[in-house]
Amino acid sequence: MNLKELQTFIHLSQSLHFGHTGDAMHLSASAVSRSIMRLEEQVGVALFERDNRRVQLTAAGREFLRYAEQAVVNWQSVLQRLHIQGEALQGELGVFCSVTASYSVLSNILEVFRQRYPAIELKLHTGDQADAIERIVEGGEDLGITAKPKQLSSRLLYQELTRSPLRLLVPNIPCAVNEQIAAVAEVLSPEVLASLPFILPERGVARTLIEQWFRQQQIKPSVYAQVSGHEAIVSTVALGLGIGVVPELVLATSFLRERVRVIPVEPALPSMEVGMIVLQQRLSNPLVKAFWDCARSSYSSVN
Amino acid sequence: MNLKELQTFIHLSQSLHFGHTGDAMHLSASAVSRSIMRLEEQVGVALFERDNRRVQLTAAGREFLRYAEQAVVNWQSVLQRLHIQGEALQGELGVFCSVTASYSVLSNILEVFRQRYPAIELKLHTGDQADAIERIVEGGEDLGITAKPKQLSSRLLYQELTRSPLRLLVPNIPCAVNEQIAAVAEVLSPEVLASLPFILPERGVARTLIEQWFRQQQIKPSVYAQVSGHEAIVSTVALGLGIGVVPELVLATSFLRERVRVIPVEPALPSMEVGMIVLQQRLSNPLVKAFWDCARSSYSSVN
DNA sequence: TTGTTTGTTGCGTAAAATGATATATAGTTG
DNA sequence: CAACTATATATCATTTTACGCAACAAACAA
Repeated sequence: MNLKELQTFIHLSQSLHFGHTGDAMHLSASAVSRSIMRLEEQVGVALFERDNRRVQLTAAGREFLRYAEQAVVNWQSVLQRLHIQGEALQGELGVFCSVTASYSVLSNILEVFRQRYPAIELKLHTGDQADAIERIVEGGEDLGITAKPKQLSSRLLYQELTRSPLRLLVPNIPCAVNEQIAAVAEVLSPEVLASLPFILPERGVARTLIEQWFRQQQIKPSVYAQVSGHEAIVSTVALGLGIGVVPELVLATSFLRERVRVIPVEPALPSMEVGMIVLQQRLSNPLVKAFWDCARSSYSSVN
Repeated sequence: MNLKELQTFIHLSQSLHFGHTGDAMHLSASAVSRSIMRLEEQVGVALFERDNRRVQLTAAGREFLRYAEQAVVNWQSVLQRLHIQGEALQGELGVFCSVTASYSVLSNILEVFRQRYPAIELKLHTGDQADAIERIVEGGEDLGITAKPKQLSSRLLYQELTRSPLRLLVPNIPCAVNEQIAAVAEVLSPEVLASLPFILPERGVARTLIEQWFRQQQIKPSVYAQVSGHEAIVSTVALGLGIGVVPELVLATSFLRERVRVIPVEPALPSMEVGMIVLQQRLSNPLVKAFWDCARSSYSSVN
């Protein structure tokens, strides 16, 4: 029995949906399935009744849920007590976060961090990805959450948190662009792409990745517009002005996600790696270390 | 965080000795060390102060100990509740156990089993290993705990629980045998062995293993006596009548272990695999299944 | 029927845990 | 003070476990 399994179980008992729980726990659906099966074998009784259509707690599952919730609370509370005993961490922490990452990644981290270190005041600054490194090395920021840069100074430490595949967006309304697309097959080939008006990020890692991909397909896109910020790309595409590329996690939280469509391309677009960056020496600061560990644990196994 | 780590921590906090805790948890000392280091990293504070000589709980460790003990109790109690909900298992269970295995293996299992299923009455029969299979297939026994047989009917299921290396014993008193040994090097070669009077088990798996080993070394031992039961071998050796071979776990619990010495041999003697045997169809009986699972969990990770 | 959703299974791979052995160091003994 | 013992930890190779992907199966929907 371990904590992650319990948390997975708790989430599933609320969502009653293996896929959703998998997303929330950064696991695949099959991993969730096996995690629950492990638990059931360990306790020796079925916790869920499930067929391919319905997921439901058994009586034993409800009993076990009470236990699991208590167990998680107990663990968190002992962590808090141990940390308080050492020293109630307090102070100020400057975190730079690209707008892109702030929605999903940062909120995930903060949920745990705020609870564990309520006395640490977070000074959050959002801005363009492309500025992140500079702000950390020269500006006063302690940590950065942003896409993985191509090259990394040896004084900087990078820790991947998650990946988000780039997605090709087209407008969801009748417009010139859509007519062009409708005329061809479902999966767009590089040749077709080259003929469509592209909306690209002005600069930053996403821009670099896209250009790389274009070069590999040996196409020269016709750039209709270069905009700053991923959200702006979504809105420009939604207006029907062209097609664009953004990381999936931007799309997932965008208000306009119903106004655009994702089109598969062959070969697939690369993924953006999102993680934390810190000046190595800064990790000696306990506040910085606390955030670092906390963020890492939110995205890998252990709590 | 997982249960086995907590149990290891709890044991270490009492024993204050990595090696002993390792033995108790069926782990190596280094595994215990790393288990504790993992825990410490997860909670973020040192739980033990230790150098190569002293192991001591820190203040945080004492706090964590309270948590850990409660967590284990909670887990066991939820298991009990879940099982009770299903049905309070009760009835009679016939277990055949070789004398050899009864000391360490069976007592390990029973410690957990008696607590979890207090209403199951255990009819325990001990006897010679060599009889185990027959007693299970034809006699009324439900389960057997004994050395792994060379061949296994397909209707039988075997589950290994632990291994115990065979040890070469010599008397610990001045006697003819000892004089012969003292004359040669510390590690006995096959040639020297062939000249010494051997005390062997009459039959059973240990006998087979020893004979196999002799054949591989191409020596023909001079058999001084064939006795029934491993404990009898220890006592015969202790009397100075010859040298013998028994599994280590027999030695560990023998009253005469101070009266004999273990001598290393080259190449090393094989290990006896000790496990459970059951008729496959009998596992449908919930009592039998309960014992089976319980025993398996006592010897592998999860509780 | 055909298509979609969704839990499970098989399989190859990646990560984690383990044991054996080596190493370092503190205490003990002669 | 040197030799020796005891013991926690580091290193390395191996084994075990967990995971994601893709294929599958079953249940519903159109």
